[in-house]
Amino acid sequence: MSAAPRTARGEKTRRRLLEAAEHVFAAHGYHEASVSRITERAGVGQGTFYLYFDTKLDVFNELVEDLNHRVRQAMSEGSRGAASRIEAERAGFAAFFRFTAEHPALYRVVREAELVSPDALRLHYSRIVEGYIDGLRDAAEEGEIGDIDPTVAAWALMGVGEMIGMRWVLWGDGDAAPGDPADPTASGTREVPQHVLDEMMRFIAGALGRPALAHDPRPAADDKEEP
Amino acid sequence: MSAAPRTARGEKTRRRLLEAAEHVFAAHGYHEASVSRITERAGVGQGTFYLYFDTKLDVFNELVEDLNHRVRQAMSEGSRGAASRIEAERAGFAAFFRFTAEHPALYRVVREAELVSPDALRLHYSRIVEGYIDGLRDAAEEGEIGDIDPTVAAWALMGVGEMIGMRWVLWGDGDAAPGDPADPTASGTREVPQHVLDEMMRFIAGALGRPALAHDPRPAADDKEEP
Amino acid sequence: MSAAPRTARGEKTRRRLLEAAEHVFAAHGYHEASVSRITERAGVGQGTFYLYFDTKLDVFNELVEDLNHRVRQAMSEGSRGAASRIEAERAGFAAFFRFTAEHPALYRVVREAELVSPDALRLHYSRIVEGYIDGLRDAAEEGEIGDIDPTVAAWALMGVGEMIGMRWVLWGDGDAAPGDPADPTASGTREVPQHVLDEMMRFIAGALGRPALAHDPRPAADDKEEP
Amino acid sequence: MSAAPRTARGEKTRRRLLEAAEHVFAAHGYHEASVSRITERAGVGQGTFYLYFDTKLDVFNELVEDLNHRVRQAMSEGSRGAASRIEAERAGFAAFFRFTAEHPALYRVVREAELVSPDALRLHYSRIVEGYIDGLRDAAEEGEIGDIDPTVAAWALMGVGEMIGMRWVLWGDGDAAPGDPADPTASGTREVPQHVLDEMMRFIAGALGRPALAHDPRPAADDKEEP
DNA sequence: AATGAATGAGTGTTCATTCAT
DNA sequence: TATGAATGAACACTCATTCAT
Repeated sequence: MSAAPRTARGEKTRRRLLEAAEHVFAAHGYHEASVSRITERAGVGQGTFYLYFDTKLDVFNELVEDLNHRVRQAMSEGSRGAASRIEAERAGFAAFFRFTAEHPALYRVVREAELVSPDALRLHYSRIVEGYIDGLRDAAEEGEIGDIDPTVAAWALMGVGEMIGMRWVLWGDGDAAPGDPADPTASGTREVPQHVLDEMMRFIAGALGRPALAHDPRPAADDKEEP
Repeated sequence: MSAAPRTARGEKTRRRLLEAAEHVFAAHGYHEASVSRITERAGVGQGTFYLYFDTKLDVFNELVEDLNHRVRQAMSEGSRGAASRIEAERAGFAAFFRFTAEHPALYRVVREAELVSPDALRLHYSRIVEGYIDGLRDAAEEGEIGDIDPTVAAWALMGVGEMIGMRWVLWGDGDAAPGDPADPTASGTREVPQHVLDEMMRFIAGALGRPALAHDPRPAADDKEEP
Repeated sequence: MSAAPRTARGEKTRRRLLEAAEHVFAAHGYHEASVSRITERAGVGQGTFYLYFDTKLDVFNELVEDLNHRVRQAMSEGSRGAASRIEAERAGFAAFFRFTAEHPALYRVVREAELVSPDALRLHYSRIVEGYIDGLRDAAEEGEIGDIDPTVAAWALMGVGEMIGMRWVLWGDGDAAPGDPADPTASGTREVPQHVLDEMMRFIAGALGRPALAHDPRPAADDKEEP
Repeated sequence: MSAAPRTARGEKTRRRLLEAAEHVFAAHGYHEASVSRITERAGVGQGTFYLYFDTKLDVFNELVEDLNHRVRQAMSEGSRGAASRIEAERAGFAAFFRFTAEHPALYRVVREAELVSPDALRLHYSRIVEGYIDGLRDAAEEGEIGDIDPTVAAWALMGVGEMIGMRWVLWGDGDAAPGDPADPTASGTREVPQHVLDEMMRFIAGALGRPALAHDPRPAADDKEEP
């Protein structure tokens, strides 16, 4: 029943609704976000919503899709022109954290997607992972990184990014006591502290790198960790 | 208004409610889980629920808490007696995946917690991380792993575990097309494939270990470990 | 989700809802009858409705069923002990008209059923017809009426009753100009004028046979209406 | 606010809307038929509807009116030139059933009219009845039928036609189990079986008088009218 | 301790109608 | 003449919670 807007005015209204939806979903999550809150924030009547979206789930899915495009673009732009895979990784993560800080919706919306629209969630992660996999494979072929399975590595990397992002971007520095209201609409202020980023990159570099050196259970004599 | 059970019969009822809640939350998520579904499954009247819990959120929080205890116990039991930190890590992750497979509630409940009860979520992750941190610090002191910041590493590790768990335990092997119903109540059948576990451990070992050795792609002259 | 009442109190509430529903459906028709109007009239909260009925359609169907039982009972009681089939017919119709006058819901609800719940409608008519058919077959075997096909005759008879009832019971005597509000909740006042009933019975008697006695336009000299 | 079309183009649009409305009302009934569905089917914009009709009820009324003209025309054409009143009756009914089969809208729309626009309904039936009454009166004067009250007889006849039509035209032959989807848009295929029509005519002939001629299975000796 | 009845605010969604273009 | 955008009141239905028994 909904349709694509046919006029410039309609186009604008639709965009307003989408923006309002991002904000409201980010602030309240899917379930607490009511269509009426969205339309109110967009400054349109309730019925107008259904001119452009079939259901509430519809906007949600479109939003996930949209955010997915935007993070991926932010990440690939951030890492474009990096000298090495590791540097690309660092730049990509930095871009991801920046994006997260500016769009906390990413976290909230995506995490809730698991229960609301599982397909959307899988698609979201899978797309990001795919980009990773290609990059890792190339890097492996050029001997830049070890011979780790790129699929497993890609998912692991995403886990690292997500968790670090949650811990330091969303929660802020550890000082904020649990129980802190932490207005979820506030955005753009938190940053991953430099040293966390550094440590994370060392973690990742170690994980991806030249594993013969790192892992060989029977290394040179001075290297006694494993039997 | 709710009170701790004063009789053995009450204790039993309470336990039944908690079990029912775990099942219902796991299957439907917080919002779709209605108190009436919980009481129905527990085989008690609807009013009985409020004899033992103040609100729906209450059970949820208790459930998160409970699951937290149980995973942590499973993990520490799993890794007890491991010969090295890395082996402990592997055993811990294996235990975590096993637990996840048997209690998909963990994932669903915890992920939804972010929006429903943020404090519960923070507490959950923080507790797990704390255990990691101690272990990592010890291992670092004994030279068993590199000198990476244990806090950052711990969060990163948790991210890895969570994502790999989601990808291979919850989703099953990649064959299941998105859109697949994937009955969320089904449990206990999925396992992380051996080779994924292996690769993940190589990833982690590299990340934690001797990073000076592991990272430099073009080792300086004084850096001779490479064959 | 709805359930049968388990206590006397619940039973009473359910009955109140059903009565309110009959009234509201009769007055406004299915679509204009809102659940809230029903609950309001029943003097209960909106949610209470759903304790006893799954959907609005549900009460509607139950109402049709209920009315069906009641008309049929009224009709068979009315015609019990009639001396002949024709007399039984007359008594049955009279009972039907009386019932209709007292329960205008019958008409409105049943007629609307066609679009709202076609099965309910068919069942309603079919049940009444079945009763007719048996009676007609018996009467035919005893030579009381002609050899007309009882099924066709039964449907035709129902049509006659329905239309006469609509014209003279629901609309009142022809004086009421169209456009007259004719409060549909008013009930119990209209009656089919005696002479209309008489004419209708002559119509039916003729239709059913032995018509030589009943209708012959050139009857015996002493025999001016019926024997 | 609406106006009669002033141009040929407007005339055409109006007609298109009316046709669309008939189809949509027939298929869905008044309440489920939305203006947007009508305009969509007519291939015009939603606003265009209000150029030609003031309200949704407006088209509905016009449609009832229109159908009324058409059935009556069909019936009088069908019965034109019939040799006797009874034959005229038969031809008229046959035409009515044919029309109904081809325009199921008649039934649905008219029956729903009772609640939606009672005046329209009364007018519809009254007009048909009027035609009957005149015919019956003439026939009575010429001794062709009995001396039954033509008004009562006319309403009764209409009831017969409507019910038989509903039972055999709309529902099809009795085989179709209730619950059968019975696509309401399907049209033009059902016919009243020959023997039902025959029996119905015997019913009517008996009802209207001279039934001795028409019905008596063992005709008296003096009773020779039958061909 | 246990329960089923009751509630009412809240939700997503529909649709006849208006209006600027 | 024609349109698509916009509206907001209205609806069926859900559910956490309270309470009398």
